[in-house]
Amino acid sequence: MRERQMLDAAVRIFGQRGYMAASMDEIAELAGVSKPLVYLYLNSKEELFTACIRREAAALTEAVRAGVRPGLPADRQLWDGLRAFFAHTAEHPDGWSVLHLQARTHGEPFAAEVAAMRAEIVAFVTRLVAVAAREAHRDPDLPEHEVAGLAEALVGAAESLAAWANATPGTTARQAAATLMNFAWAGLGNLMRGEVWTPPAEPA
Amino acid sequence: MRERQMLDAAVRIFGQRGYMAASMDEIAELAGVSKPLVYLYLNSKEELFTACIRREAAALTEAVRAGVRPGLPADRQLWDGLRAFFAHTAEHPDGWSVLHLQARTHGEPFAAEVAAMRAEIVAFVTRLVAVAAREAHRDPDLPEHEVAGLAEALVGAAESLAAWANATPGTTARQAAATLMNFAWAGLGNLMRGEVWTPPAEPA
Amino acid sequence: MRERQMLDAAVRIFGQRGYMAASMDEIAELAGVSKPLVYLYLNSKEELFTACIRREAAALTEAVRAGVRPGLPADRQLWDGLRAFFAHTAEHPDGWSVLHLQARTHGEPFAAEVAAMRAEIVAFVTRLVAVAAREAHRDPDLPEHEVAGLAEALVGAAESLAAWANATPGTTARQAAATLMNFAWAGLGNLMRGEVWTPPAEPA
Amino acid sequence: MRERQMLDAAVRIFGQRGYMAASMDEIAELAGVSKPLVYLYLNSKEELFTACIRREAAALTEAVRAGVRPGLPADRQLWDGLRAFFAHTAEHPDGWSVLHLQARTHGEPFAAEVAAMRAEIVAFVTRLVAVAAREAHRDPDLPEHEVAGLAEALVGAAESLAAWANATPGTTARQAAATLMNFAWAGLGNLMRGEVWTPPAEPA
DNA sequence: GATGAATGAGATTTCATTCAT
DNA sequence: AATGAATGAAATCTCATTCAT
Repeated sequence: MRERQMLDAAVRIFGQRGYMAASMDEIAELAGVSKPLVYLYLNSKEELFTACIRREAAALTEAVRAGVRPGLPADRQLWDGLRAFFAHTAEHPDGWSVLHLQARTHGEPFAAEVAAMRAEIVAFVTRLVAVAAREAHRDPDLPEHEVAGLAEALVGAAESLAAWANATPGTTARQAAATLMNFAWAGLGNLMRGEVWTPPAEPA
Repeated sequence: MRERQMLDAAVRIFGQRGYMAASMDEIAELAGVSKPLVYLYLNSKEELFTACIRREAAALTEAVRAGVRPGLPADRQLWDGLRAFFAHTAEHPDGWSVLHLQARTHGEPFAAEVAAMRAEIVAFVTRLVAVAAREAHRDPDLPEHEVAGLAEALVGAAESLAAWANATPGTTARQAAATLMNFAWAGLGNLMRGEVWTPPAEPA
Repeated sequence: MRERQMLDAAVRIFGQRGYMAASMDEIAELAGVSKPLVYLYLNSKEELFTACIRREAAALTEAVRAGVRPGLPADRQLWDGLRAFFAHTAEHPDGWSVLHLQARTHGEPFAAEVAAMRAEIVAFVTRLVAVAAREAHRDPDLPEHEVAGLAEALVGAAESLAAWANATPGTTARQAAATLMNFAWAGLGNLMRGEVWTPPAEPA
Repeated sequence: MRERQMLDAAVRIFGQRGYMAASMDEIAELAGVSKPLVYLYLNSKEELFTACIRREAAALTEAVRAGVRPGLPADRQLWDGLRAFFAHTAEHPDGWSVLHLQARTHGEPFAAEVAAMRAEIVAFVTRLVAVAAREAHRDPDLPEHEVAGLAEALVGAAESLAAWANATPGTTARQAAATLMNFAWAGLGNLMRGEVWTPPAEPA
């Protein structure tokens, strides 16, 4: 319906121009409706932006969830999730821009929306790591702070690769996922076996 | 000199408000000069922002370069580089915000500046990977595209960790670097030894 | 009927918000009908406001007329009229606001409507003064211009007292009327007896 | 200087159109300056209107004060004050419209400004009544509430006559003042002598 | 007879940018 | 070398008003 068109247009404009540089005029024009109509459905620029963030966040988490089957082994779940993630971000670059770039550069109301989505994904990854540790018959005595950092790094690497894959023609979601799996899973495996990299002693 | 003060003020305002929300009035006031003077030295808001990006990019790459001693082993070089990177971003949060958040959310002119800096860092990491392969007495037959993806993932993970470390009080640059080394170096090591993670066969 | 509800709502909104700040949306909502219906019955905001003015003006003059019995002495007629006036304005503050405040603050079309009502009241007062003169067995040789001014002053004082009584809790219509009668009638009586206040000579 | 021109234009537009119907565009154009300049000097439409009210209120009270010499008898002081009042309002019809009509039809911020000015004038009139009572060798046992109503009625009559005199060509300030003096002073005199008008008994 | 849906026009306000000095 | 004073252009948002049904 009409609201759908407006959100589509808004995601496109917000994703390409950024929140502040986007003008309601341009969004209304791209949606093929008049400006007052945009204000009738979504009440202000802020609420319109928030609606975009919510819709795109829901679409992304739904896509990842739909790509993963809970019964499979942890590495397979991670692989499936990553492929779904890269496929979705490749198919919705403007939505991804809204979530990854635009929403984070403006104050609390918006950043909080994205933070919620991110927290969900980080929690998912963290669960997978725990499962992997159990599967490797190793009691997971990695310190919690370390696990949080690892999950953060893994998610950050994925986010970064998504942008890179989008910008590098000829890169498929499958390739991006394979690259990250090789990079991450092996490293995690080493950690599980206790093969840690030891930093050199600090000079006095 | 005068220009220095203006750029300092601009980086602070741009880093905190974002490009569009920053006003030239505010920048001039914070710099303690009049607005026409800002226009005399730096000709427009766009050029001022570009100058900020260039200066902060140069400062960051210089900080990383200064932290690394070329003669040492590859893992030690990566460790030192990461520590320098995390230390610099922690000490210059506004500059890092300009580079990592603000510059990328607006069209080509600015994103390209950051991309150039990023390419430099990715090239540095790529060289280190090559050196590591040589040190491991293994001819590096990893496909070039794979290497690029790995470097991208590593840099992305570092960027993500930098923001995370900045936002998480009590996290030192040393800890962030150690987390990432454990995560990344071990994975790379596995790759060097040919232990790759194999994706499942695609269904027809 | 439907039109009655709309006018009730309009008088309330116009009286409280003023002509320009009142929105047709709000009026339609308060009337419990849809906006196009308002436009069907009353054709535009201007006509709606004019209709409000006419209705409230008619109601006010009718209230005053109904309060006065023509056969009685002039002072009694004035007293009765004033009580009716103060009672009506106290019971219909929004209508009085429309007439006294809102209608006069916008250009000719509206001010003229109120002027007509005012002229009627001034004429009534003028007739009473003439009757009083006759009753006092004095041929009324007060110049016509003077009489007009006196009536104007009396009506203005009444209007002002109405607003004051509305804003001062505990002031009844009876008290307001008594205050004004004391103030005005005595002065008029003096005038009738030829006891005029003589202005000092103008310097050359 | 520039601010003066802007206020002149604003008083003219506000006085003729009313607060809401006046547009900043029109004011700026009449002042011969650009709209942003108006916002530079006076910060918003509200502040501009408030500045107009303050200026016109100060000018009016100053004109009245300058017209009255404190040493003279009370009736002479009232006569002089009224003449100054009618002369000033006749010479500044837009300013008078701003004070008497426009400022009162919009919420507290503006009405309060005018109320302060009015209170000053009412206090002045009240003092004169007290002096007159002393001069008439009568201890002023008029109840306080009665005095307040009388002052209110007198001021209201004056305000109303000002509008009437403005709208009736050929009416001088001197004539308006004489009319009001005859009307008011004689009535007050009667009151002083204890000749009150007695309202008829209320029916049960 | 009645309305949900829609819009053209215009409101206040801000900002990057430039003269005249 | 430096600035106080000024503006064109555009932003968000509101409102009286009208079709299509």
